[in-house]
Amino acid sequence: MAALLPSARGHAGRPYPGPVPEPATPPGPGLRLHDSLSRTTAPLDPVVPGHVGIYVCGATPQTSPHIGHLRAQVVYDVLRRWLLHSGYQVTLVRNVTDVDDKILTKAAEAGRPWWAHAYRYEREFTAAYDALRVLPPTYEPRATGHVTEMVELMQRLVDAGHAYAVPGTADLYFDVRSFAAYGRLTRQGLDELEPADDTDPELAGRKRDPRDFALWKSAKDSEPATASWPTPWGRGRPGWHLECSAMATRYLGAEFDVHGGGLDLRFPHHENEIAQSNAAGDPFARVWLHSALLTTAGEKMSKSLGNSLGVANLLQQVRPEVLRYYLVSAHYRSNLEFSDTSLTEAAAAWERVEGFLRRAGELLGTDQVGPQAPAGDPAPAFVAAMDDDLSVPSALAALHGVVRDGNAALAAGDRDTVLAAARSVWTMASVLGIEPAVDAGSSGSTEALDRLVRAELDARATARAAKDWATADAVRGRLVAAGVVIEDTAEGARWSLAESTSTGTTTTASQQGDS
RNA sequence: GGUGGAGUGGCCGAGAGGCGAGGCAACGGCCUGCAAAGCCGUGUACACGGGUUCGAAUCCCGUCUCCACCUCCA
Repeated sequence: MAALLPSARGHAGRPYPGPVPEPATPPGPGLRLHDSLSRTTAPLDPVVPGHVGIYVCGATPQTSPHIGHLRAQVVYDVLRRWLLHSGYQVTLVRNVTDVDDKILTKAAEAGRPWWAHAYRYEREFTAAYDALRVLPPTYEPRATGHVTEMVELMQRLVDAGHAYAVPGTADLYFDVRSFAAYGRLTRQGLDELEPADDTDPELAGRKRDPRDFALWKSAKDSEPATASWPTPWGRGRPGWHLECSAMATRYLGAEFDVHGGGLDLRFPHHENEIAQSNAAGDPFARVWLHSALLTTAGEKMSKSLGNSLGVANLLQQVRPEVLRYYLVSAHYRSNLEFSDTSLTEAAAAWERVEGFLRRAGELLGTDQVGPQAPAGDPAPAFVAAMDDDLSVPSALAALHGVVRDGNAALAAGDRDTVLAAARSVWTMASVLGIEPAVDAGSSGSTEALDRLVRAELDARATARAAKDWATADAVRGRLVAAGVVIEDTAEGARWSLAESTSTGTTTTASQQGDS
């Protein structure tokens, strides 16, 4: 493999920013990941023992995020959480491609500056990530802030004979014929590739080969002057692929552990990243991860579907934990087919977990079971599943097994078993990011609602004590009609608001009534 | 045309040569005044046709269908 690479030019890359602390407990050899490049599943072998550097391709903020975008980020978030749980330090870098053709076009259409357009949607992406509990990246570099690094990389490529400038312009292309390993990731022969769409007469003749891709694009008169930066070859703006190579090495070094992104980015984006970085002498990513796509009606989600599958819209229908449960419920390398039915089923499955945790918390106290409580040990099957290339579906099966045992213990009044099960479930759920949200605290309106419902429940309890079933059921009927779900427990009736999939009611207030 | 991937029970979705992941739904039972929740039980599914094997959903050959990428895309 090394023979395919041009000789290194002594570029040392950059060290990790800041000191790399010793891991508290040396992580075991556990995690095995499937590398898309070698097509093998192998134990993770970090450049810096105990520390994992991850680069994930982030958003190009042209439009609002849809769940497909979120799926990919949730996948890498689960990876990150599992690594953290396993005792690794993790540096996760996710870029924002804040200038590109479409951003310029759409901003012009919308009549606002391109950076305002990009930032507006960047904020939407951030909000969506936050809502889905995707942990903030360690660093979130924007392309426009890293032109210096890009120029450096281009210079190295030009010096090495792998890139050329078109005379009289600032157009810089990567010379694919100069890099023998081109196509290694997607196993495509250069000559088998569909001829690039080079019908643009302006481009004809400029490129040495139709497959040569742009590293840098000359500024055009039709584009805002603010969307160009100076380089030794003239003013212009970066090509998409160049940005990621430059930013990944800037923050993670010339060689780093994991590069992730959506399956649709394999070609040309990741292929080109590899070409640029390797040709420049950087070893680049050790492992390539590709998350499969979310589909609708059997087809890839596209922006033309409108925003019905926009994250903001979906969160009107279902709570974030449920959406995340759904996204995580299929293996990351499997396509996931979106439908309302699937979402409903995910809600039911998640509520099973949530229900157990809630009941356990009510029995033992939320200081014993909850975000502040000591962590439990994940089920061994859960650990094995996660270590096996993040087999979340199997891990969820293990989690549900503990939930079932916990529910049985709950019925049997076996507090020790309930405690152990609940803490284990909480820990496993946290790794997946689907643990129940902590109560946001009661607002005035929920307190008022609680008083009203309790009054009704008291009336029902009185009727039940008198075996006046008709009255008791009438009370319950009224509450149910109002969207209040009643559960009778040994300690009395408890109530919660029904999950709505149409009205946007996602309140989860639940209170123990007495009777 | 090239390169990958997929077709699993009513649904979602794992697995990957023998022992039926898990969830949802359904049915039966327990519990319960009833209901809800929970627990127990019930499923003989792996696109089709051949083949290998004591044994195949899992391996091989062929066929069909679908998807992704080769253009911006998580």
